[in-house]
Amino acid sequence: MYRIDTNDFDLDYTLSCGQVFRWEKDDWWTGIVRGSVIRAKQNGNGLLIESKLDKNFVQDYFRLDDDIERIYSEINKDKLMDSLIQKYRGLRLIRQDPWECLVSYICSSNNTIRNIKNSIKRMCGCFGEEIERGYYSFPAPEALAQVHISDMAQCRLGFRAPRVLKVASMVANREFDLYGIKDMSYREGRRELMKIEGVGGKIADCVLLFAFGKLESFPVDTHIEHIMDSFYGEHFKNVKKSKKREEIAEFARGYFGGYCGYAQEYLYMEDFEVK
DNA sequence: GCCCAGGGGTTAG
DNA sequence: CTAACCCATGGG
Repeated sequence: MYRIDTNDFDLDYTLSCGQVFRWEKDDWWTGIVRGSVIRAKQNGNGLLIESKLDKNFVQDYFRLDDDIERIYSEINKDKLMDSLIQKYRGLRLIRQDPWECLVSYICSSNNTIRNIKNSIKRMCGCFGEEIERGYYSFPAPEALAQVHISDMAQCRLGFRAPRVLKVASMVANREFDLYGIKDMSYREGRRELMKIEGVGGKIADCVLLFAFGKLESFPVDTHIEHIMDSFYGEHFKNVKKSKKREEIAEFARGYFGGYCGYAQEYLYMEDFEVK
């Protein structure tokens, strides 16, 4: 076990805001990251970690090197964001593994967080490797590429199952260079990700933000559309329904600036908690 | 039985 | 071009 000194970090907000799907809270938080079990607990400014993952990796995973005060001052454009920064201070984005993030968000379409978590857990139990008693790694592309569609039924993914198998084959066969996206701009990466079946603008934005650290990404789902409508609705009142989410994202990028991805997560948390 | 969920693909107008 | 509908599953 080791300890990381933090400031402006809140483990509970960071892990419960809906960006990650494989962490569970008991007395400690327990997650599976990079094929390792990791346990985490916050103690004031101390972040206690029990894991084979080293300190540098964990700091990077929780983005503890982000200059969060500067990010706050950049996105703090009005009373609403000011209050959300106070309320959820310490909520950090997480640097997720691209493959796990991509598959997880393909599973998220028209789904609830609870169902997404359950499906991913089943998928890991069926096709991942047991790394500790009862804990399974996220299945690699090569593993999922060999799975037959009929064996996916037990994961209860519904219409998303064939999309997961298809992208697994594409990544395993190097037909799609997922890891090359980290060297692309936000726009290029978005165009590339949207070539994948089951990945539209919103899911591409989630992968770009949560896995590739493109902080100018602003994913607009039903919750973000709702809260943006209620606070900034006059800016896109007359926009066509089919273009609305894109327009909201463009507005947010201009309004909150290059760190709008952080703003998005605070807005999401608010709509998520109010619900 | 209805509507909705961290949407996206397809079709009909 | 746009809106409407469909997708499979679980819960309110």
